[in-house]
Amino acid sequence: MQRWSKLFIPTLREAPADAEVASHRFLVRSGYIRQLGAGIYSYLFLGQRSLNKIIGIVREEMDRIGQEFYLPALLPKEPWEQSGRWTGMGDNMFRLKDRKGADLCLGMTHEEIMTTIARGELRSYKQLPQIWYQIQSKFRDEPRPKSGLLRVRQFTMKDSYSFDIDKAGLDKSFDLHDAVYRRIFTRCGLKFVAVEADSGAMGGSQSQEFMVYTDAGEDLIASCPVCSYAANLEKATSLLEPVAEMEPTGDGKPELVSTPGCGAISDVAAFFKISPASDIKCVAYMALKRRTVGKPDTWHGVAAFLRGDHQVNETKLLGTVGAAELRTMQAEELERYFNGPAGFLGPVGLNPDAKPLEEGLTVVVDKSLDDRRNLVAGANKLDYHLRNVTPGRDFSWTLLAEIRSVNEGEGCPKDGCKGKLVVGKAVEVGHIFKLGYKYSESMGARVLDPNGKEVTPIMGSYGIGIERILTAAVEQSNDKNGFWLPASIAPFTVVVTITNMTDALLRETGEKLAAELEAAGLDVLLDDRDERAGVKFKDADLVGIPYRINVGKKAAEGKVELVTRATSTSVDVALSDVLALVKERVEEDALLLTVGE
RNA sequence: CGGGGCGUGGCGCAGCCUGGUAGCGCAUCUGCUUUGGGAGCAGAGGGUCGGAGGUUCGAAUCCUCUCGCCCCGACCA
Repeated sequence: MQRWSKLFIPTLREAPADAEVASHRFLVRSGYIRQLGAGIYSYLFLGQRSLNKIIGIVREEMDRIGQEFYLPALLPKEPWEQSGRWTGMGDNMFRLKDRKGADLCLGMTHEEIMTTIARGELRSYKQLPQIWYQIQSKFRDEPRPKSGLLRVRQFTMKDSYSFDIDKAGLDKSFDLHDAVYRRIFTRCGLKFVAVEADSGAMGGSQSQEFMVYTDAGEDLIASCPVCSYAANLEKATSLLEPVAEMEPTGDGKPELVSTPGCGAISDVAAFFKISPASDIKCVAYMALKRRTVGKPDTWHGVAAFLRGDHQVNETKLLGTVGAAELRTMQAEELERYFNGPAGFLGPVGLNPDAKPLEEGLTVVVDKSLDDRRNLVAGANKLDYHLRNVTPGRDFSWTLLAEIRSVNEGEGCPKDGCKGKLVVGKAVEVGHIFKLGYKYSESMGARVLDPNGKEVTPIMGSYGIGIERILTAAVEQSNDKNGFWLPASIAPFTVVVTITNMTDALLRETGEKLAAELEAAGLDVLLDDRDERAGVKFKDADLVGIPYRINVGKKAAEGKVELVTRATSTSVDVALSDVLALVKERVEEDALLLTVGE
């Protein structure tokens, strides 16, 4: 049993002024964490205790399907050069040199290291499948650490890697992780949703994120309230309402119209008395093409055309053209590629490259424009637009693809579903995806198949942000007085509050009760501080412990008070019954957090 | 990297514009009282005003440089 009077639990009445999100404020106020630098935090007693419980759950569940390793965080350059990520990771990687001048980095993820081990040791299909995992610190030089523990430069990640002989094996490893992740987040009391995600620069195919809805989150999720569809906005798609077709004017061919000062979509729509959906918007980018070893990276012009009322989704555009980075074009680049100024750019008269990111201009047209006719577009000439512009007839493109972001209220893309999508903010707590052959191929991992033929194992990669589980739990369960955690991840299950330490009866009753609870297997914190009752109540409400037993005035009648933090409700209980009641409550809670075998 | 803001005792802040004894609340320590929702009274300790340089008789305050932190954007397996 732990005694509050002997512990270091530095609670604060006020939060640091720069703490914005609830989890940051409360984790600091409750003495869970202290900041050391931008995106660098120390975990104090309560914080570490809670994180240890989370890690315990993760480990227990992961042991069902995988084997735990412990890998170095200090990594030599070579494996990263072999995979192409020494340059590919860019500035997000912490790099350093040793005394001999050799390049090292701090691990931000461990695909290369696991693959190095696999390459050196795995020889036969008989050794597959393998699932290897680790729970360790990761380092990322984030451009902007923020929101307390939500985006930091050092954090704890459970990451696992699967090696399979074929795609069917990978599917199985993926599904095993999916199931185990659902168990983990459920046991941690998170209200999560699994969404389709972009696989990003990691390469690979199927990709799924586990998200917890909260306004503190940095991701946007589109989901359907009717069916099960949910996707990260980087990936989400939707059904659009048909737009009324416009009648051609004159001979129906593109016609130059003077539109002085109409540089914005809203101006153009007003000028032509049309919906912005019938205006073609152009966003011009320079895209970075990453070359393989030895060759310099190169920038290429990309013109993105879409409906005037839509927004470019840069993640989709990156994936579509196969670029590593995007930036918007400068005025002189607009002149070079379009021979026209911003605000009046259009697709007619351009000469699109046959393949993306070649010498000329890559033209990408959003699918929503494909079947439209008689639209309005910029004329690549100051103060002029064209009308009667029909895609395919009047201009061509390098690629036709979905490059727009979906908006709330658009139709659910699932067949036959009539739902309207809603968009909400969420924080990512886990991510599983199928890597494919990217690392095993580039790093030369090979095994012999049953026919004695050399084959490349196929890989998957699966991550969980340990601190983010805590953060998300705090975000989803807090009020003005503090937060509460489920017993499974709370630093203590119950705090026994002796309301007046000067009263010998209360002291003895509290001590005895705490010892009993402890003996029954509960995680007990005894608040034996020589403080006024009010102080103890305020602290108890703050620090995330789900149950509190007040030992106070009614102790003389053999009664104590059981307070449930989540509901702020209390009941008087006979001293002899309180142990059974607390156990019952905790078991009921735990039942809600179980998943079928 | 672009834009904005802030660095004054452990936390939250005032003072800076208009240069002249470094202040307030909370916290801490001691004593007495108090004891069911962050107590009262009395006393005490604690600050190179982020750092460096400059202007000045004199700088927390004005100027220059620099470091750090936060927010918005960009970015983000």
